[in-house]
Amino acid sequence: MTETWHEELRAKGYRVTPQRQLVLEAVTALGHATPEDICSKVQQTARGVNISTVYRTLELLEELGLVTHTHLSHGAPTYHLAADANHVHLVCRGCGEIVEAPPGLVQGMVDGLRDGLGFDTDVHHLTIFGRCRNCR
Amino acid sequence: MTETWHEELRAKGYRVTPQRQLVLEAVTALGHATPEDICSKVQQTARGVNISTVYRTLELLEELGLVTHTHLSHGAPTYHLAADANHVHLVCRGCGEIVEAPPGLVQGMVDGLRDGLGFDTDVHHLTIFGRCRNCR
DNA sequence: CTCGATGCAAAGACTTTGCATAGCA
DNA sequence: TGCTATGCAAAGTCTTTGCATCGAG
Repeated sequence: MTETWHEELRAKGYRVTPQRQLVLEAVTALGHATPEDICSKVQQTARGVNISTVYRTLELLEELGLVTHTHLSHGAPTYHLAADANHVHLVCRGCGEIVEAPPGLVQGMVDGLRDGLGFDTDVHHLTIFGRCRNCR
Repeated sequence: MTETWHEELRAKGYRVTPQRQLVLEAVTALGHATPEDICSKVQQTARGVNISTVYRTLELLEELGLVTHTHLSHGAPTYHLAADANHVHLVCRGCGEIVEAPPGLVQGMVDGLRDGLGFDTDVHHLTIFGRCRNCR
């Protein structure tokens, strides 16, 4: 397959490195993953890849619009592919489970915020805390 | 005025201390404030109050249901009175401003999540990122 | 070859914890 | 007086940064 992001990297003066490819692959494979998760995954293939490289790479990939992050808990953020971002995260305070809800469920709210306040919601970054069916 | 939370503290075996009163006053006065903000404010009245006391006190006040916190940005959380929590936070990625929206604007979404997925939303902790009218 | 990327270690931001002492009840 | 709360310092977690070296182009 044609790796169009390779072109984009080079066009901006950045370089295509094994580490960058591995980080993107890890994000793709893991779904919602913390930098640490991603680092572990990458190290299964290439030992010695440093956590600081993972941080730097995630920042870069986010700048390119390939990945986004969300804060699903108190601690570390989780990263996922921007292409997979068409959903809203529901985090259960009871069991900690993360459910992905279709964006249609929040469309009414998004419309209301736009029409009422002129506020343009970033749905990709929306995380909703509460209690799931089983933990109510 | 009658400080009903003093009774509640004592009933649970906790004590009423100047630090605890000052922290609650600071949260009341400041609105959306980080632990550090709160500590600074408290220290204007009582020098020597330690940041760790502020953390411990905020945890306690949260347990009592007097304050809540939200993550409005990458870094530190912000605390505010639970009594004032009847709103949703809109954070603008452009100018960083925090707007409070009436909860009515999200009621449709909350209902949809409950009816559709059995998910009970914690509206107090809901933070919505996006772009405000001026930064679109 | 050149200049951006990496690994490593150290520093930073934010928060928690251990312990002796202070002070509320 | 007894036991909780505090201050202080140290440790912990997550993230960023400085710098010498590596390696993509």
